[in-house]
Amino acid sequence: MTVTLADVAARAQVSPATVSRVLNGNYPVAASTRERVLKAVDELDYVLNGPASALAAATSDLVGILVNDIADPFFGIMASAIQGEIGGPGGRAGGERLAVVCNTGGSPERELTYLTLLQRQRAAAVVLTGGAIEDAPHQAAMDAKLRKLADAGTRVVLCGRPPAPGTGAIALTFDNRGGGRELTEHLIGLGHRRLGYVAGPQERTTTRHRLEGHRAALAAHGIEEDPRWTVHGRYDRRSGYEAALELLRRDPALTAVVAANDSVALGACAALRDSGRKIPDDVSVAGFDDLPFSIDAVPALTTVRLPLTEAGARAGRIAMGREEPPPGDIASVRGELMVRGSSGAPRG
Amino acid sequence: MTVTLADVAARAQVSPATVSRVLNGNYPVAASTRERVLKAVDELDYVLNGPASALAAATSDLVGILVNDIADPFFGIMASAIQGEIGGPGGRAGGERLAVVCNTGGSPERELTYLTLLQRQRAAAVVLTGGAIEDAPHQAAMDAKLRKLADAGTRVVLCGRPPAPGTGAIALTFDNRGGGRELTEHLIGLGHRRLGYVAGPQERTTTRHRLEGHRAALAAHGIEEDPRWTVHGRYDRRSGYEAALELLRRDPALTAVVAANDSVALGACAALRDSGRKIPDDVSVAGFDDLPFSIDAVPALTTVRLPLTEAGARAGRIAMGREEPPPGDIASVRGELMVRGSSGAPRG
DNA sequence: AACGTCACAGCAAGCGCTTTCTATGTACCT
DNA sequence: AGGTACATAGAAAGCGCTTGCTGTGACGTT
Repeated sequence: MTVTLADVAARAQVSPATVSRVLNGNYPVAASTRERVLKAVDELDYVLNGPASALAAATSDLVGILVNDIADPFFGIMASAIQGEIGGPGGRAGGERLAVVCNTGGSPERELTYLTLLQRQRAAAVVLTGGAIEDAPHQAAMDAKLRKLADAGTRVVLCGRPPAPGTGAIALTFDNRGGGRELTEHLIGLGHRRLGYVAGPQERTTTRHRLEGHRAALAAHGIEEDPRWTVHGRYDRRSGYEAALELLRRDPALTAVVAANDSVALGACAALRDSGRKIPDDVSVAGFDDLPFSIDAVPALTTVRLPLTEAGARAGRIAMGREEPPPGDIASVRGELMVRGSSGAPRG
Repeated sequence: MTVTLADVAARAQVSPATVSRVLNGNYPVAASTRERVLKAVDELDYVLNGPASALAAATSDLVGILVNDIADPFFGIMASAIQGEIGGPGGRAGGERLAVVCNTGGSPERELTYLTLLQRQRAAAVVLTGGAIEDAPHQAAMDAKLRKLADAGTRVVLCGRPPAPGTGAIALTFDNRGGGRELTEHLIGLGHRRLGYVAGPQERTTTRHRLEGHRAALAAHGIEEDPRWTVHGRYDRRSGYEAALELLRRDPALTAVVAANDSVALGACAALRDSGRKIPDDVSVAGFDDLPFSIDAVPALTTVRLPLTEAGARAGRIAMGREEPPPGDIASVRGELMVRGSSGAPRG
């Protein structure tokens, strides 16, 4: 039924071993033989059996990319950059690797199960992107899994995710704390003293770090924070809309709203507009990430640009062993404050 | 080194066959035996060898999702919906399948190579999303590949992609033509007579269909189209910005700009603003897709909503064999016109 | 009491490939 | 010429799992 290596071998009048060597190309094969084999492959329309090959060679060409939410461009952009370096088919990398992105949806179980699935497939490398979940048991389970993967020879890279010490994983971490602080300091510098914060989901490291940066800025400037000024929600527009409304309800005198990310910020903008406030005249708004659409908001969003593409590409290269891991296997990637129209001095 | 089935068998004092059957669970195994095996699996921390299993069983649990650009939310949203139904780990589906998304970047070669890679892995199903490339040789190659996949037992589903007759693929197609026509008719109804069109890449079916719809509307209303009114570009914001500028240069009297999709429309909006035009007072703008950010544009974007999530979910279910394919294996999915602030009557 | 029937469990033969080791020319030295 | 070295090709032993077929007791039947 299906064409096998042996069929090709028969047709080319060589042994299966030779065909295998031609296909893998790391063993001397005479040019004439190679050609004959290639011709047979072509004529028979032969397709290598991946599982069989992976089994025999004890390695596979699968590279997994775990993302929290594939519908979010934040992850889409990173995944795209990573995949671009993995080579995938057509990439500049020589070996053809199947870079696959797995969508965990932010669920701890799925995260773990995907890792197991990749472990099963004997993946060549795994890249985990975005914030981690802060739950001790889950984190322990993840670390154990990562360690096992690393031990089994799978290269593990964390991109935009906090380091996982002792697991053998290489981390490219975003400086969310620093970015958050810089952003809020910008607002404070403009004169704001009553700042609302629309945070992401409680249990995410990203959420906590950005919030900590924000609070550090407040503290550094002697601003006492009112607990009512923080609302947690999801990392999406809808959540930002609702949270901003809630913030306004709690303290109508806020002059600035800092959001956990750009999508949330856009939702907040909509809420402010719908409640009759002008941006930035009445209320300033700031986001985080600087996704492509942020510049198109009206007014354009003040935010912190994260080099998603660069970081992703680097993570991809490291995963492929084409770039040296950073010293200590940990690197911190900084964001850049982008001051735009959505932030201004408070009225008065 | 690594734990194998045999190790588990030894530990549980049963034969490897029994362990396999416990793990696959479709063969009677006494409860006590099963428990013993499961215990051994747990104690040994055994992980099934995917390739070996796939080889022996001649099937795998891999499901491929091909997208043109993973950084584009259009694809991210669909991929997310598809993956949600595939089950992936934790999905409601019983069997755990590894749903992986492959980013072709719109390149014909990568598209084909990914398909080969998936064929190699003996994928259980493949879902191709978004517009196809209109190049006869490539299309022939794709069709041949799809047919081969289908013949090998891989279920092939097209989501938001034109049918591929004779390949055995099941198609859920977006009615781009109808949507494009409806959109332009709306603009014409408002009184516009000079409409620019920022099209996508020439060779995409999506591009052509939307443009055809647009032209059909013009023709139906006796508007003769000026060839200068159409500019082709990529499906991104930047391209929309440049194309809109070009359109204005060619005909400063345009009263409306229709874009190939929402990102392009946003870019066009920026260009219009930057050139001192008010939307919709001076120029109306319309997009396509209704991605989440479109409602946040100021003014909110008039566009055609495509049910990406619903279509993706359906495609996913069909791929998993959990939903009947549509009659004739082809279904057309309609878009819905969303009239919002970016379109209005031309200045009279 | 003898004999089908079942419910389980094990045997063993692969699945299609990779790779080590070995065999065979051929070329090159001295 | 004899011998060593090198370049190639083949034989064969698995890689770790699945599954058809074959036992083997326990049970129910007549």
